[in-house]
Amino acid sequence: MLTERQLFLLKLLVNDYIKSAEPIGSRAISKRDDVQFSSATIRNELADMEELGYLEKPHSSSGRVPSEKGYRYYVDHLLSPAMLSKQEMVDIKKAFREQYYELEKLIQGTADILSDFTNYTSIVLGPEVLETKLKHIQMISLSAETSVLIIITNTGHVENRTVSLPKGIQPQEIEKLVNILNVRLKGTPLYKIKFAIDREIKDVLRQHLSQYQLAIKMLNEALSYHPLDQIYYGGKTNMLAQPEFKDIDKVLPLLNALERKDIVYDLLKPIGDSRIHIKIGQENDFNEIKNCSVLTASYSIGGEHLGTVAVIGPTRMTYPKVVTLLDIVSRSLSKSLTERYQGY
Amino acid sequence: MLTERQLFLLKLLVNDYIKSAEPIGSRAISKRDDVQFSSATIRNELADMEELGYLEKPHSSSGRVPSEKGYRYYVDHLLSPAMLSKQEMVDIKKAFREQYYELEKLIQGTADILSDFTNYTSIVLGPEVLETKLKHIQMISLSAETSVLIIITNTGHVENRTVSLPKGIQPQEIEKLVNILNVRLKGTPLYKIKFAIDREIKDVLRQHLSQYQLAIKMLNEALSYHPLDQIYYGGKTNMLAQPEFKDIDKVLPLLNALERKDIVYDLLKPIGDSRIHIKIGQENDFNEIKNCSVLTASYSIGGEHLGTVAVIGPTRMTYPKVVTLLDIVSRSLSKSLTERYQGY
DNA sequence: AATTAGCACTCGACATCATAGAGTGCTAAC
DNA sequence: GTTAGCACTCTATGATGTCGAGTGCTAATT
Repeated sequence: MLTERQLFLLKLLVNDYIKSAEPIGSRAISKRDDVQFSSATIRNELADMEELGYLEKPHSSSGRVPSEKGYRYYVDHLLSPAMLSKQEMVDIKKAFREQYYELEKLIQGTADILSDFTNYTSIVLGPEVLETKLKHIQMISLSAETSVLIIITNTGHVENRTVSLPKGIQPQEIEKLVNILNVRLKGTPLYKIKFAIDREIKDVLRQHLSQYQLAIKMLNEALSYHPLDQIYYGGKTNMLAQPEFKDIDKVLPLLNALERKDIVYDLLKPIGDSRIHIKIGQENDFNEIKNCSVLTASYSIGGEHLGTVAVIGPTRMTYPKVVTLLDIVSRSLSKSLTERYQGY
Repeated sequence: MLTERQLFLLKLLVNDYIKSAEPIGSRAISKRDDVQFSSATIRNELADMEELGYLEKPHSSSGRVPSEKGYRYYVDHLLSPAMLSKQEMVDIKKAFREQYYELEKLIQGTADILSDFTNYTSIVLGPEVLETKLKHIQMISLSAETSVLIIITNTGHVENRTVSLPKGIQPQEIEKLVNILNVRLKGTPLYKIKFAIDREIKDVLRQHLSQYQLAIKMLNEALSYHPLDQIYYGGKTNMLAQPEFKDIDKVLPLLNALERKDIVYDLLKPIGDSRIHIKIGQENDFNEIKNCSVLTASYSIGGEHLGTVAVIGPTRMTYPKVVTLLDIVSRSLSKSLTERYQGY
C-alpha cells in the first residue's frame, strides 16, 4: 500500500503532468513551496512508486509520468472535483436557458459546451430511438407519387421519411390508414412498430382499406429502416492541438475511429451506476484510442435513461474539471429535457 | 504567348506533379517515352516558363512546380476531363438509385460519394431554406405546455421546432390557427412568412381567435429563427492524408476555417455560369486555405438552383477527375431530386 | 538557329558527431 | 530516515560533412 507521502506526491505529480505534458523530475517537485523534502528523498519515493506500477519513465534518465494504473488510482482516490469559475457557470446556465427550437439543437448545443469548456472532443448520444415511443404519425403529400411520413416521438424527436406512394392508391385511403395507425399505435415503442403492424393492425387494415396489400408493403418499407445516427460531436479537431497528437499518424486513426458508429456506441455504452464513468487508456477496448480517456455520464427525462454525454481526450486529461463539467452538464440537460418533454 | 511545346511540357509537368507531389526535374521529363528532347532543351523551356510566371522552384536547385498562374492556365486550356472507371460509374449510379428516406440522407450521401471518390473533403450546401416555399404546416401537441411545429417545404425538407404554448390557449384554437395558416400561407417562401403573417393573416386571426395576441406572439417566436445550418461534409479528415498538410500547424487553421459557416458560404457562393467553377489557391479570399483549390457545381430541381456541391483539396489536385466527378454527381443529384420533388 | 553535351555550382536531405542539460541511482554522510 | 554528492544515462540541439538531384551556362553539334 502507498504511504501518505507517496499519495501526496502521486497526486501532485499527476496534477503537474496534466498541466505541463512533460515528464516530472524530482528536482522540480522539491522546488515547490508545498514540498519540504529534498529531491533525493523524492527520488526514492518515485522509484518505489514506479516499482509498484503507478509511474513510468519514458526513458531511463527522464522524469516520471503517471502510468494507467497511476491515473486509475488518482481518479479513484485522489481526485478532487474542480470548481468552475463563476463566468463558466454563468455561461452554462445561459446556454441551457436559451430557447432551442429543435431537440437536435439542444443536444448539439450540449456537445458544443462540453468541447468548448474542455478543449477536448465531446460526443453526445441522442435519445435512443429504440426506446422512444410513437406519439403521432402524419403523412403529407408532396406530389402525386411521393409523400413525407412524419413520426413524432414522446421525446419530441421528429423523424421524417420520404415515401413513394404505390400507384393507384387513393388519398382518402391514405388518410384512413394514418388514422388507424395513430389510434392503434400511439405509445408503441418505435422498434416494435413493424411487429405491431404485423400482429395487430393487419386485420384492421384489411377490413378498411381496399388496397391493403400495397399499403402494408409501403409501411414496411418506410418503417423498416432505423436510422441510429444519433451521434453529435463537439470540437472534433480539438485533439489536434494536444501535444501527444502532434504528429498526424497518431491522430488520424483516432479521428477515424471516432467516425465509426460501432466504436462510438461501444465507447459510450452506459456501464455501472456511478454518475460519471471513467475509462482510461487501454481500459477502452480499442487500440486506436489507447492514449485516450473517455468520461461518460448519462442524461434522462424524469429519471428514465435517455442517452449519454461523453468527453474524450488524452489520458493526460484534466480529470477534475471534466468530471465537474460532465456532472453539471448532464444534470442541466436532463433538467432542460424534463421541463420540456416530461408530460408525454 | 506559350509555344506548342511549352504547352505540352506544362500539361505534362502539372500532371506529373499532381501525381507525385514532388518537384519535377528536367531529367525526369526527358526520360519519358513520349518526350524526345534532351533534358537541356527542357531546362531552357522550363526556365522560360518560369520567367513567364507559370512555374516556380521551391529552392534554387530543385525541380519545378506549377505556380497558381500555371494551374489556372492548365485548368482553363489544357485540362481534359478524366474518364471514370466502369466500377466507379456503377457505384455512383447505385448510390443515387438507393432509397433515401430523408432529403438530408440523400444530400449526405452525395457528400460521401464526393469525398470517397476523390480522397479530398467535400461540402454540400443543402437546399436553401430561404428560397423554398411552405408546403404544409402542422402542430402536434406533446404535453399541455409544449407542441412541435412542423414545417414542410416544397423540396421535401422537414423543419421542426418545439414551441411553448401560451397558457390558457385552447386546443381548438390551435387547430383553427393551423388551418388558417395552411390555407393562407401555402406556397409562401419561408423567408416571407413572418412578413405575410403581419400583413395578411393578422386580421383573419383577430376575427377567428379569441387569444389572438398570444397566438401571434407564439408564431413570431417559432418562425423568427432561421436555421441555415445546411452544410453537409464528407471526408473532413481526408486533408490530413495529403503530404502538403503533413504538419499539424498547416492543417489546423484549414479545418477550423471549414467549420466556419461564413467562410463556407462565401467559398461556395455560386458564381459565373459554367457548370463547374474552379477557384485556385489565393483566388479564394481566405488566407487559411491559400494552399487549397475549391471546385463547385450547383444542383437544382427542374432547372431552379437549389444548392451547391463542392470539393476542396490542395492546389495540387487531380482536377480532371474532380471535374468529371462533380459534373456527374451534381447532375445525378439534380435528377434524383427532380424525380422526387418535381411536382410541388 | 535550334538543340544538346558537358560541367561547375547550389541546395536540401541525411547521417555523423559533439555538447549541454535534465534527470536518475547509488553511496556515504548527517 | 533524510540528504548531499557524484557518476552515469539519455535526449535534444546544433554543427559538420557528404551525396545526389537539379539547375544555368557555355561551347560544340546538327
